[in-house]
Amino acid sequence: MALLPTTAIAAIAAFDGQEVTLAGWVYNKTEKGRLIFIQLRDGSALIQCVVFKKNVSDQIFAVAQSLAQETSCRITGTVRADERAPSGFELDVSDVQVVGASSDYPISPKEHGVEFLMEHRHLWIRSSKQHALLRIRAEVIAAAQEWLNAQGFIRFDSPILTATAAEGTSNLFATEYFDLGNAYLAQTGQLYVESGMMSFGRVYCFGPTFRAEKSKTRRHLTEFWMIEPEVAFAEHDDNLVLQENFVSAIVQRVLERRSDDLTTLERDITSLERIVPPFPRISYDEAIALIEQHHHEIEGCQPIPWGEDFGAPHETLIASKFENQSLSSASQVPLRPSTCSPTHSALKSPYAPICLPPRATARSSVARSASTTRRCSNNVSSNTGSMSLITSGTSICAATALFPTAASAWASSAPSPGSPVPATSAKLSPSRANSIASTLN
RNA sequence: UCCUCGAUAGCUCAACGGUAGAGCAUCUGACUGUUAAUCAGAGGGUUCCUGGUUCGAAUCCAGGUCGAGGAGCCA
Repeated sequence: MALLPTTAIAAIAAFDGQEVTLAGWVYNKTEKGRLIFIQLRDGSALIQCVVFKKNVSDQIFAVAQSLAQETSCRITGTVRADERAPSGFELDVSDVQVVGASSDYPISPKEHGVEFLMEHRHLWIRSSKQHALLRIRAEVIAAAQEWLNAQGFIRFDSPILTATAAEGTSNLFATEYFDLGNAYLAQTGQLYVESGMMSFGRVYCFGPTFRAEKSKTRRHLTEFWMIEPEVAFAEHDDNLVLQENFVSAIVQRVLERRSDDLTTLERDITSLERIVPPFPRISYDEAIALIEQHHHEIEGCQPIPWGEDFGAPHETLIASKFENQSLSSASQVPLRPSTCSPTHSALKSPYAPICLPPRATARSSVARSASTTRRCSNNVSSNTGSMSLITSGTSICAATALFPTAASAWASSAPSPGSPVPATSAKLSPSRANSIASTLN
């Protein structure tokens, strides 16, 4: 027995020859004299509903004629396989009932600019490409969690409101916390997860994260969702193996289960199919040498002295040298002092960006021992491996970098129906996401 | 914060010193196989704002507002 009273269009093939009642929204309508074609959308799929004037009463035909784009309605008819129907099946309509009328729907089937669409984001997500993006995003999230669960990790949620900045380097959103002073929207769950790791061995947190920085790059966002695994007794190389398998598992699962959506997005999947472990790895020294030799190939890419950090063009360059392989991982990079123990030289803490060709990069991996034990007031002398995978609707990092137009689904916050959300200067716009998508294709 | 680009009909754009235009959308009519239908007709404008140059400004100049792309910051 069905859990829900309506028949999902996606399951329509099982009802061939039967009469069903579908509930959904009018995606498009074409009239042709005594014949009306209605594309009905219920969120699961589209189906073509055909209204023949001779098969219905004048009143029902008039109702069908009156349907506007995005009118919500119930349509009853007989399911029929037909090669002329876009999905292979169509509904021979016997009854149409309007549930909620629609008028002046702003998004026509024709082209629109990004700015306009962003102002109607709550309606934009009804369109096919946005559907594909959000389905892929959901698949990435599910794949990430299920893979970690299967490896023995336990999800360990961390607070959203925190007392202080975790790493002291980012601006945070402050809010009054009762009469106890300021609290801040979470920057990271890292400190809590490190404690959890000492308790469970393998843990991860996954939740919204906030940075009050008006950044305007493809890797910096006001808010995003981040998954942060921590594992005890893992060395740097163990961590890299974990990351490579993690990212690959997510990519391969999306390829397997969401190929239709990737097709909708016109995504070239050949670069995704190559993402399988093990990834090529180069050392920091090799990366510096590579940049020294090839920096002129990318505009704005200058050689950097040993010990300095990579910029965006450097990572782009490094990744481009491994284009025929899945990923490259520059390991043993002596950087990121802010995340390393003050008792350690910053130049001894390994750090490994995963460079996804040709442009994206996933941040990851600061192994630290002294800092962790000190913070946790615990004498376990373990190395820990950590990595961050950002699965934001707006992020293009890590897995979503592989499906970059997923970034355009949400800009920064969920809109309330009927009230367009003001754009913020720090969001990742769909056009930017799409431009990233085009460069990745 | 810095650099670059942009703002004209509901939407996407053209006109680049001389009458404000097209396609789509909307409305009216025709059509039994459309699927971004097609055909015929109609309505639709504070050319972002303020000031300047000019006989004349959507167009050129200055300032401002808003938006987009890039850099840095980082995850």
